[in-house]
Amino acid sequence: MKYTDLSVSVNPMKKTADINDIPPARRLLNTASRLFYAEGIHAVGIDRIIAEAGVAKATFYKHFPSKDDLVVAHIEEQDRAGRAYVAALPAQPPREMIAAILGRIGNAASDADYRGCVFLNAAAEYPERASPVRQAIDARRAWYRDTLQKLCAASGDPSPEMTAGLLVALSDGLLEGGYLDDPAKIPSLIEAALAKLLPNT
Amino acid sequence: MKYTDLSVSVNPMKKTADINDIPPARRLLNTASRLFYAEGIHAVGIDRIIAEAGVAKATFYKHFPSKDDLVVAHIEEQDRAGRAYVAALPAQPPREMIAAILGRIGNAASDADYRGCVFLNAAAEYPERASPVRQAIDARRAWYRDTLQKLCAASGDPSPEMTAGLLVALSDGLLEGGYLDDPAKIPSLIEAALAKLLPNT
DNA sequence: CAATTGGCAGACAGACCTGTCTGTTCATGA
DNA sequence: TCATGAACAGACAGGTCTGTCTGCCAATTG
Repeated sequence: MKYTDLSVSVNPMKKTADINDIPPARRLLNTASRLFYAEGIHAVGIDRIIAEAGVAKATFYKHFPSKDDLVVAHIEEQDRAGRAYVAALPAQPPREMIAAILGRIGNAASDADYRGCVFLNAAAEYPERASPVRQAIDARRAWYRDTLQKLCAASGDPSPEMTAGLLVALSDGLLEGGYLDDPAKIPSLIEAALAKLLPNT
Repeated sequence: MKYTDLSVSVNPMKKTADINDIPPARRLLNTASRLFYAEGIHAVGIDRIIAEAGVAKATFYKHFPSKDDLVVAHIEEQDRAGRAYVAALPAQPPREMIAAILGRIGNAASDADYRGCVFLNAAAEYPERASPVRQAIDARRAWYRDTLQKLCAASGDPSPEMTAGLLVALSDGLLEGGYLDDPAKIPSLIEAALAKLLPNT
């Protein structure tokens, strides 16, 4: 699973105004992330990705040994974005921290192109628990659960593991509800859920 | 969307002991449901389904005009199973009714072949909101939400719509958690969630 | 008995899939 | 100036996809 390092995003302020100055591996990953999320992973072929990214096929297979490697890179990219969001939150009490983290769900669901949770959608297409894709998803979920559990513990919750489990389930459910039902209702549902699940302030 | 009527399941007590006595349309749907759920919809081709069902290709296309019709039949079949489960529940107070309905999640997740929510998994593969598949999923979700909301109202909940929304999100999230995380934790999470979300007994 | 019906078997078309390979162009650096 | 490496364009192989079609067989029905 070795491919071109993509952990550093392209800084648009660099004098790479020309789209073609963005390196091919980055262009491929950006295009793939967009298409995979919008249409599903199995539904999008390599030919489509390289065409929209403007990259030759041989170049693609040089940077990503297989399509699955690209999928894993896509999952890890989205995972990085989520962790960066949390890392960038201003310091605040645990309960407000949790509310801010959950609040991201409402923001995401309000997007016109919102199509549910990247990780749940991908997991639906990868039944093999041992597959690299599923392992990347597991790593994401473990981090998310752990982050919430630590915050619960810090807030004085007597059963942080249970509460974190409920918050994870709520997050998953609201992410899917924002896709399949009415996204506009998500924020008030989050508010109501936090009021009932977290120890009173 | 007209195909052979499948609303009546085959009664195994009928003297159709020979597997081949089960009508082809039913054999196809049973096989497709199993494969679609286990491996994903786009990942399973018609050739595979007809081979495992022991049905000729022409016969398949006689009963189901296209693969999507089969997918819709699969979704509707699972929807029927869920509604039948609720309809068969013994009469009991609203709160116990809700607990029994949510309890089905724990039962399902404990199955060794459990692979998450049929409807959420399918929705992940069908981005078009107007597609027949998504419409069948919408109908299912509307019924589920409505069922819970009526029970909440009957239990004297002052805001049944909000509570039902939370219960739907919880259901979705626990169904996914039972797939991706630890299924054994689902029952206690359900219990804890009901204690916190429903008005005290 | 004869005709109809329903299902089986499998070839076929045309598109798309992943992944490999050949050969060309172009920029950079020795 | 020339060599190297990266990316481009695109053919190709081998397989799978959906959906159509032809032909055969067996059971049922008039």
